[in-house]
Amino acid sequence: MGTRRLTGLPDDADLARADSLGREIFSDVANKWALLIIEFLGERTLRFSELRNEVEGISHKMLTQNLRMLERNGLVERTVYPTVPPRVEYTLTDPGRALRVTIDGLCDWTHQYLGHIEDSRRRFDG
Amino acid sequence: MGTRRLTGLPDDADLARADSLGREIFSDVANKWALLIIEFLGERTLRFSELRNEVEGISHKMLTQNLRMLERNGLVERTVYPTVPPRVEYTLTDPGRALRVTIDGLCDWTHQYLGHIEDSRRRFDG
DNA sequence: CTGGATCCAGCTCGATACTG
DNA sequence: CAGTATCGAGCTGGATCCAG
Repeated sequence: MGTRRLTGLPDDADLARADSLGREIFSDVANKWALLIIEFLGERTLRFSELRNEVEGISHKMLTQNLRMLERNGLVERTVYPTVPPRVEYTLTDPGRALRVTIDGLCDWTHQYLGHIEDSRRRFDG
Repeated sequence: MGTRRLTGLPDDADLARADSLGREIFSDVANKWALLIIEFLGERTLRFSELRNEVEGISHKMLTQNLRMLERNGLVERTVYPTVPPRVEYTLTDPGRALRVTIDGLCDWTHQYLGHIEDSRRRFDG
């Protein structure tokens, strides 16, 4: 393994690693709260408490937990103002904003097919 | 409520309903397995057992469960061939294919920012 | 205000066994 | 082969309390 490194092309080990990492990232990101946080953050900068209000239904714990995860993955930037009481602001990074574009697509899709889906459900349930 | 129905514009009740339904759909769709199933289904038609093999790591139960949900929402069409042993094929509907486009975007994003994210994680963890 | 830690009820999910 | 049902371990997530 690693013998093809010289060619500049990824070898099998690299591909395997990228695959498992990709799967991991996919799992991180493909969850309701993470997507909603990124969507609501949008182009704005929001404080913890503001996000808490915007993302309806999210608990204190889920918000911190997801914000840490997003920060760790470099999708969200966290800036702390050492005042009292503390003020912490969250904003999307470039990768975060790029991801938001696809989430926008998901939201548009939901809106566009709302009727179809509602009909389909009625048919299926009845 | 409903008094604005005559104008053809949605009234508050409609908006509230659309909102909660949208949230519900979002919750259905924004989960790892559903997204992976749709992505793997792509333009192809696959049998249950084929999907089981393609979507690595998914359990029998999760696959059936998600397929039912996707069928109920009209994203996946299920056709049963009354042979023995039974043959069941799954294929994306138009809404499903439309959704797949945005999921493709998500996959592209993951691939594109893999390096950024890996770096960010190292920085965060260390 | 932000956020870490703990507790535990409830749900998720995998394993297994069973039907047509 | 495809699908349902059941059971139980384990994780999730909400509530609560405490700290900086």
